[in-house]
Amino acid sequence: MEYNFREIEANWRKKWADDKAYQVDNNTAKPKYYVLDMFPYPSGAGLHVGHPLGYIASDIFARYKRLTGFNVLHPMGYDSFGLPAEQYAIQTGQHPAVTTEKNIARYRDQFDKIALSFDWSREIRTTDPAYYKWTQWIFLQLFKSYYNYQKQKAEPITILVAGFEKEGFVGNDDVAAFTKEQWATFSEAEKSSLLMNFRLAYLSEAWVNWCPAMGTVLANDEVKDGVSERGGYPVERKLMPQWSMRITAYAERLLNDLNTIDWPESIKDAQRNWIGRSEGTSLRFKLDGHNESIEVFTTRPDTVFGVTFVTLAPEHELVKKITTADRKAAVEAYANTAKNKSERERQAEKKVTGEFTGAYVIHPFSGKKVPVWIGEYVLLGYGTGAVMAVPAHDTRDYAFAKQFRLAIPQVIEAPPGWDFSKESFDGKEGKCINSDFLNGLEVKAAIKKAIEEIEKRGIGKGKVNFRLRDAAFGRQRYWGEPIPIYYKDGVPYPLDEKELPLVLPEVDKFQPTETGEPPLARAKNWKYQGKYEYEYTTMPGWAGSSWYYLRYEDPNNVNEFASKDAIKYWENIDLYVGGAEHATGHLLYFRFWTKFLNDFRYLPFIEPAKKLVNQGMIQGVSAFATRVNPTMYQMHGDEPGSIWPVIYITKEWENKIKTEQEPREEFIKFLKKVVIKNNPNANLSNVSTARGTSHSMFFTTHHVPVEYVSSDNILDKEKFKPFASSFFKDLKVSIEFFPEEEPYICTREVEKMSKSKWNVVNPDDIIEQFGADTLRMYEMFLGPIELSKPWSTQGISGVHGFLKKLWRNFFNEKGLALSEEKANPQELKVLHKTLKKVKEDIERLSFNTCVSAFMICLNELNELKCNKREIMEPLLVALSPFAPHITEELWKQAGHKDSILKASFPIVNEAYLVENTFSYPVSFNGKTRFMLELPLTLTKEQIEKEVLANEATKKWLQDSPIKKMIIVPNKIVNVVI
RNA sequence: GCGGAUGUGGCGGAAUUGGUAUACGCGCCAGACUUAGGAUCUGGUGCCGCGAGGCGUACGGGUUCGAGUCCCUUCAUCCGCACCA
Repeated sequence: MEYNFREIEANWRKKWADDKAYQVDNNTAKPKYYVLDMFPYPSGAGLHVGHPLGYIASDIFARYKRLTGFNVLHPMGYDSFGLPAEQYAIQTGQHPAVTTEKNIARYRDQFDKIALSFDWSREIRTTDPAYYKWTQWIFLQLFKSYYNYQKQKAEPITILVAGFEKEGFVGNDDVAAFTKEQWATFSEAEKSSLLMNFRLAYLSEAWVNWCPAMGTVLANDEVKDGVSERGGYPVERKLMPQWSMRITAYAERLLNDLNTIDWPESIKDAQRNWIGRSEGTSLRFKLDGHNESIEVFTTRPDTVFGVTFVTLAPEHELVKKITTADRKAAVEAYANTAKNKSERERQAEKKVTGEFTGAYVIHPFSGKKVPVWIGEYVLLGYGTGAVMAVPAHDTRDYAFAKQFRLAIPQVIEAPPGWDFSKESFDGKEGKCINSDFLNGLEVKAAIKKAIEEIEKRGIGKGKVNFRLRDAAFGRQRYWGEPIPIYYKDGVPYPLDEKELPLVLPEVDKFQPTETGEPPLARAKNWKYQGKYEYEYTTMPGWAGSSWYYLRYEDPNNVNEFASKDAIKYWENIDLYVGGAEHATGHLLYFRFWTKFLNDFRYLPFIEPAKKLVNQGMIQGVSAFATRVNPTMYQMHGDEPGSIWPVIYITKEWENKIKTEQEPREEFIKFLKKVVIKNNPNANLSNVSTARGTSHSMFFTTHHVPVEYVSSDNILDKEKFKPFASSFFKDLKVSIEFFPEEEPYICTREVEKMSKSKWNVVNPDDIIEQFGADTLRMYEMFLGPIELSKPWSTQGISGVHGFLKKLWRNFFNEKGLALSEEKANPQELKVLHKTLKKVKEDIERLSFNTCVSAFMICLNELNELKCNKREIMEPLLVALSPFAPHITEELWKQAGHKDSILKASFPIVNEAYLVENTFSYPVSFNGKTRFMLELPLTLTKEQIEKEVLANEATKKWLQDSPIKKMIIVPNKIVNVVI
């Protein structure tokens, strides 16, 4: 009987679906285990071979856990709100819901083909009103809460309001103090906007990352190098009313609790970095001639005597007020150019720029006048938007001072020989000098002392600052969750919980309105109670994904986002698998929402995922071809109907043509030839390479679909031609190759797999050719899951061969041929050695070594000519998480009525594994002279005796100058002369 | 610049606490069976050397009887953050 994987896999796929084999129940006495994959955005391209890597790994683990007696929650769903479907809708008018539905069907089909053991009865979609009802509900909870910093937890805002009514407010950085009498006189609108300073979900005028090309606001982590992460459009800064989430309130907890979870150090570090806690102090510099003062934040109050100027961010509110008349023009001009620069331009510019405001502040300790400057290097969003500049001990201040020739007095003792005319000394070690009451103190002690002094004088106080910013929450898009807010007289009010979900309305078009309002403004008759405008922005992509793991626990609950019982049973995620690219996005936000829900006791845990594993990316190997652009040469007779030759040229020749005369002439000759070939009436004297001396700009290198290129990089010219022609829609072209007769060699490069790069390998093709079991095992065999690597099918035959061999172990020409003979110790040892290795390796998620272990095992069993039931059956069970179809089939063939899914992972019997001997290396003068095979159980004295009894040793010892042997059981035999 | 990770044959990668480096797979070489094979099976395969032997885990040091593994220096590659005061 042949190993007919196509038939076997199709049969079992159907059987498992019919039996609902993977459905799990919330009510069971079994212990729980929660294995979750990050749910995907269902893109139009479907899955490529890179996607399943994490899914297969988590699936293997889930299956393994089931075999070891756990009730395993292993669900899947779709993060189905998102930009591509919307952009497609803008282009084609097709409703994003339709696109999404279609893509989901495709994903589902692919998931099933790979035999991922998801409980589909728990599937969720973020676009489902029954789901986003609860996303909106959580938004309302956040809106109705504030953060109590004393208690370090969120509380209902009604508590805060009650406090205002009773005692007023003492004031903080953002809100001025007011009395209870004043509070009572505030209008509805005033109260509303005041409370926005406290709510965890709030509306405010904010500088946002505005992307004009997409017509939307982006979060900081959606902007990379000044352009949008998706699409790469330029992003600029803009002040506008904006919904935000006060994630900064949780900064301290998000940081501290990282220590309680088993996540990759790189992710934790990225989050620590992103949160960016720094301890320091605020300090006020009184303005000379004004009542106001400038507040700065510094981590180095020890260097306060080295301050020679103060720098404000160009957008700082005090700038206008303090600038002197003579400096006004220059300062305004500078502030304006700075404001209009995009983030990208600001970053690209390495030049030090700034302007003097004409104003001075009084140094709080020395009483000297210190000039106030503005400079781009100071960011409005961090600290107070103002810095005290200590050029001698801060690189940036140093550069600024050099540029504008400001004094650079030294106040920390630098190492001997330090040249302050070249660079600043930023080190946090050394003694204070020229610093009045700080003189002689070490930096650390000086910081402490300085803060004490600052606080004593009431000019500032010790403070912790975070780099983390509040997260923008509104998007000017259609395809997202509506924000459940309506406006009455311009004041935002929340919907009542009973009115949820606020369903996404239909619109006629998906682009912004002519007046620049979001698409939702197009919705007809979409008004709260028929008269009040709803909020037109929708929630960002991360909203639905910030709590989805909870919904799987109780997916059909209409009364709660999940029942208390379900949450109590399933708790948080035990193993979470997904890409590292979400380090400072999703992985931070879903921790934030978990903590928030915990504050209100909806959850009994403070972190969403105990353990996180990042699977590496599987990259594609792209192929490239270089063509000569038709603009490189002139061709007369280009009247309608003429055919332009588009010439593809190999890298080798491209370089030659650029540098050498002779090849160029040869190329022109060729060019004329193909012109005439395509246009017999062309005037050859008018054909020549044109323009300038540099020809490099006339070459274009572009991706070639990998399926047109052989493994040794040779392009299939005939298949390629229609593809290449498609670049020239309006121009009649003929695709030519130079040199003509030789094979065209493409260049290769490893990149991210993506449709636009034409390097996608579809898992369906692999499954068709080798089967899903082979695909699963091969993807695991490629290497450790967390490693990124280019996809290559080299080696897939080895894994496929293993499965075929396994199949043959069960069958001979006559049919099933399992031996019922009792296994001997040797065979048992092979089995149990493998079981032990596999068990341990699965538990530490080292699946590639598991696959190796199975191969070794089968090789050894074949060497022993063993096909005994007693050995093969446990092996099948252990293998079943990796290759579910073939093991299920063989299990049935071996005579089992029940599915292998119901089996138990075999128990490892260590008794079979006892090693009888240990190799003791005997070393002498640092070199191993020989290995002694000795029983393991020997004591030190016995080993000494054995060593001396051994004939070879004895002989060698006689000739050697050894006087003494040092013996450590199980380790080593040392000899000393 | 800061932070993190990685560096082992022709290739993907093993080596769990320091203990015979290169398991397993691919590729390659030879052979067997075949009309044939992109089927199957057997053997070989780090480098230098005829050989004994020597050299080998990015480079250079160190600790140790013994280092891929621990420590220090340098280099390379990848990832994240980046005027964060």
